Amino acid sequence: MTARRDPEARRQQIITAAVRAIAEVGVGNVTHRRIAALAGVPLGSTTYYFPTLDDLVAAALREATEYSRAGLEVWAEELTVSRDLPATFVDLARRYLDDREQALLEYEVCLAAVRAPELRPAAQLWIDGLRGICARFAGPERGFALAALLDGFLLQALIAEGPLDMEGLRAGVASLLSPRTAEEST
Amino acid sequence: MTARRDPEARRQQIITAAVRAIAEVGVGNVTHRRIAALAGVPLGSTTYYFPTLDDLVAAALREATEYSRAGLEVWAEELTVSRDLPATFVDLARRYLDDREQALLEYEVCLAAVRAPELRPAAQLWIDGLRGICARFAGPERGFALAALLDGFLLQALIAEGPLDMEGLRAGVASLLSPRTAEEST
Amino acid sequence: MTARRDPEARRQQIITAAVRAIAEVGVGNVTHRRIAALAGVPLGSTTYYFPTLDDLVAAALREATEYSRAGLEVWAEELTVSRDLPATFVDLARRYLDDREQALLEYEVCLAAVRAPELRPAAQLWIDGLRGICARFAGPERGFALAALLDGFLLQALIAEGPLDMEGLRAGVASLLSPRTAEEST
Amino acid sequence: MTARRDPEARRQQIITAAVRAIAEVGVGNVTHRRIAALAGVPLGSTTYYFPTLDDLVAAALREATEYSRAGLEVWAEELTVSRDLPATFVDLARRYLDDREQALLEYEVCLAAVRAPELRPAAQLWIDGLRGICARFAGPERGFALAALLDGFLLQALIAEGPLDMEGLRAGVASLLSPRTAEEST
DNA sequence: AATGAATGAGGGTTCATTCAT
DNA sequence: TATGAATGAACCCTCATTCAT
Repeated sequence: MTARRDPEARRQQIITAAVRAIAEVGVGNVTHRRIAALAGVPLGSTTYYFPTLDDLVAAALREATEYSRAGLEVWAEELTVSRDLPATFVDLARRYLDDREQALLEYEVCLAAVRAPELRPAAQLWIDGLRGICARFAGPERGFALAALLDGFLLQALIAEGPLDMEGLRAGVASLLSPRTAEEST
Repeated sequence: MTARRDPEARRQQIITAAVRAIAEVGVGNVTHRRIAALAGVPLGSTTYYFPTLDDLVAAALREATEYSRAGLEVWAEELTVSRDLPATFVDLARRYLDDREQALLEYEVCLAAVRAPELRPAAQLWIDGLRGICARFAGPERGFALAALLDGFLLQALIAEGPLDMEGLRAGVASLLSPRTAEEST
Repeated sequence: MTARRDPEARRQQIITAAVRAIAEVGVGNVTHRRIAALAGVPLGSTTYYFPTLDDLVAAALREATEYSRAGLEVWAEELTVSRDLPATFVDLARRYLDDREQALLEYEVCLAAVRAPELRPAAQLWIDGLRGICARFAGPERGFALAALLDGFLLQALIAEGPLDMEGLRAGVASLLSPRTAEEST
Repeated sequence: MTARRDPEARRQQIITAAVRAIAEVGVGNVTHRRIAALAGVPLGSTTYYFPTLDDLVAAALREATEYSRAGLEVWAEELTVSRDLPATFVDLARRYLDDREQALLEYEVCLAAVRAPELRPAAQLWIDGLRGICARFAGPERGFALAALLDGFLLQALIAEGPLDMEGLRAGVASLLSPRTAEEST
């Protein structure tokens, strides 16, 4: 049948399915079969385009992370025109969590990166992007902490059962955005 | 051979091995066989004491998380007598990372909890403990953010390749510990 | 704890549980654990009283078959006072099927006996009993066939989905009970 | 090694082996390994072609039953040209028992069908076929009983140790084939 | 170039049986 | 005597991967 006459498209199709599969069941539970079924391609395709399942997973994680990073451009835009930075940060975080699947993937990447060094650049992509933006609005020194604060909040939010403490987040962000007081520089 | 006749000890032995196994290869890659080998017990033991691998993993994660939480008591003590809170926080974080295996486990728990609701209480244990301590030193409002900041930092540290920006962390912590400025309350 | 001080009773208790277990899941699916649980005795008891699972199963099947055979005494009584033998046979068959579990066991025994010669005497118990009764009412020559007819009917009834052809059964029984016609002896 | 490239043949090969395996050790004792070994195919093949062992067993039982049913066509032919129906019936029964393995399978199917409703149609195939033939020669009313008689005889013959009472069978068959007497219709 | 049949290693789990207690 | 802890063989099944087609 040799379905599509477009190798690149099929390759992408498989990656996309892999991303969804990972989001659904986690890195440790994806299989060739699941991905192939999700993508609607023959089983053989998956190994034809990717030598190894690990390779395919890695490609998927890179894809996911790139998508996340791309989302940061919206953050940059909105923050640039914002007149209430803390509120905007909080709002962006909230909306980020709306796509739970995507947010989850971000942490899958991080965890996978711990044991798979070749994934570290991908994992770093999001963090670096976030830091870059934070640094732009909180200054080079505070940017690092602001990024960590947001990252920690997002992770905690993913496993939290009840409502989130958005006010606590806002307060923290505000604090890191405000001009430093005398003591701190000591 | 029917070895040792001490069920409770053997149970604990298996859990301990499971914790180590998870730290080594991750939640998604532990197997009965690996755990049994690590514990030095026959394969059958693992299923004799735990109906299911999932049960065993859950027990192990709970164990790991409890251990982490217990470690927070040291934090409380040191912070109580500290004369430079930010520096002490930074120092505690650094030492926390020294036991990379343990730190890693903490995030395994979090990620696993996302898909396994029965693990959420365990995952929450660490976060709640950390928040409690932070609240004690940063006040109820800032405590939430301080905990998120630390958590985010630790996660990022785990996958970072180069040296850590301890100064950035210190600055952030200091900022959240310092009395708030006028603007922030807006 | 050494529960009962009555080994014989406990032995019987286990056999009874085994009979029920076999009726529930079939000879091929009984386990020590299931029987022990059903009997409410410790796992060890089952192997303490019976060297082997096969031995226990055999004992249970013998028990079941003995029970069936005992039931035939009722047949004898009712048939003796019956004024409509075919109708009584049909009625007895119908009532026999009421205890589906027991009827099923009878065929478990037969099938098991095919491969386990030591069970043949047990399996034969029912058939011989049935034949004896049939011979009493249909004569020595026709008794054999009457027993086969009833046995075949009961087996078919066990797996039939819809209503049973009781009238067909009655006609057959009547035919075998009636004095033979001239032709038949040819 | 990836042997033969003929899926349909291999599928059939596995079913055939399963039939033999069941005949040898019974439904409750067949395993993937045994079937694979008997078929001379790798273990993985069995699960590749049949999602579940139960599925494979069901397929095998259907096959066996279909084979039995096909054998009934010989019965029909021989009976049609017979000048001594009872003797022919007896002869057919005797020859049926010659293939003990096949006869046994028939009862395996019946017993399995009791607990596995999806097997009932298969089990019914043989019974319905037998009834159809019997009805053709004994009339619609007596056919049911004749089929039951034969079925019961065959089952009893399978577990009988000594010689079979062929004369008893003949007498019974003859009786059911003969025109009914006055009494019977009462 | 593309596919699905084929394979075997390995995983989770069950369980008869043994045996220290 | 009686028990439940302990064991390891064997089970069913999944799957990455290979490869004939």
